[in-house]
Amino acid sequence: MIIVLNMKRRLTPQREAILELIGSSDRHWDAESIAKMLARKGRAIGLATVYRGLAVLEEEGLIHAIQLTDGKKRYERAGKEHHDHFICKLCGSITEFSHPAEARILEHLSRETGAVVHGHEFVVFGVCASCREAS
Amino acid sequence: MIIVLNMKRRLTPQREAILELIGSSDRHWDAESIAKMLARKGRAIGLATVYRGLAVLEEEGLIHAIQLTDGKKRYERAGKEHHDHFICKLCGSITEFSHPAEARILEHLSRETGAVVHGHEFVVFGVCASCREAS
DNA sequence: GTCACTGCAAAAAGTTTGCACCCGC
DNA sequence: GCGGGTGCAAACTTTTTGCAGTGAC
Repeated sequence: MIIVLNMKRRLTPQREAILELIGSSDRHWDAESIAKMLARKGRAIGLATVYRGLAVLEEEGLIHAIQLTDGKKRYERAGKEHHDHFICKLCGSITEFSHPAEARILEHLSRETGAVVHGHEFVVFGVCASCREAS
Repeated sequence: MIIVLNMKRRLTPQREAILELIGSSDRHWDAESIAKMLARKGRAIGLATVYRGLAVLEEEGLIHAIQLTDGKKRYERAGKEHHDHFICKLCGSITEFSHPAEARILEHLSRETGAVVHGHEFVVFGVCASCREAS
């Protein structure tokens, strides 16, 4: 069940379906997977609408975008505490992690350079434990 | 002047031109900028050849690829000590930085999860000092 | 009735691939 | 002369845009 207040833009049925999908899982969704999954659930939405919906939902802070090392943008539910991503090169799985030292790095950067930091993305790649065992 | 030994693939004049361009600057080049710059220098190379050349040079470890938050891949000269990137949202400038705590984060991740870390990318975005002053 | 939203199809932007030709070894 | 390299054009992938139609308020 989703309750959203104070949106500048409308929460249409399509956008609600997208939000529901992303918000109720811990997956990292790309636009096409969303369109396909909704279609499979009998709730097909035009791909362009998915892209536009994702942009709106992100603007509203209801979902969070990440850019991994492949071309495509992924979206995850907002409201998690900040975290980074580890991607397994073999199975493609995405694991989240975080470390307190990260905040200190950003503070240090800001203090040294005078820049204002708005956001960051820390993507680590390698081979996950289960793929390592399997090989 | 470039001296390269022990390449598995050939260092053709085209590849040498690309390597020379990237290797002699501290810029972060995308494929099209390379093609345009070489053309401007009277050394035009087909865009597909640039892409293929970049892939070969990266395989050989002669250049280093980074994926920022926009779609395109950038390349920088190899052999620098490891560093991360700060991108100014306003002027698009890319600044390099590094912090010793980063290594500790990766060690910690590896120890906790059992994953093998091959690489990582830490991209920070915000507004750089000079854009901040200018506005 | 207006204005935002949708869906389709077309266009962009970045990258890859197919193919004929060419060149170095 | 073989295998790798080049250049062009065509294909592909992800994302954006134009536009006519639709529906909410």
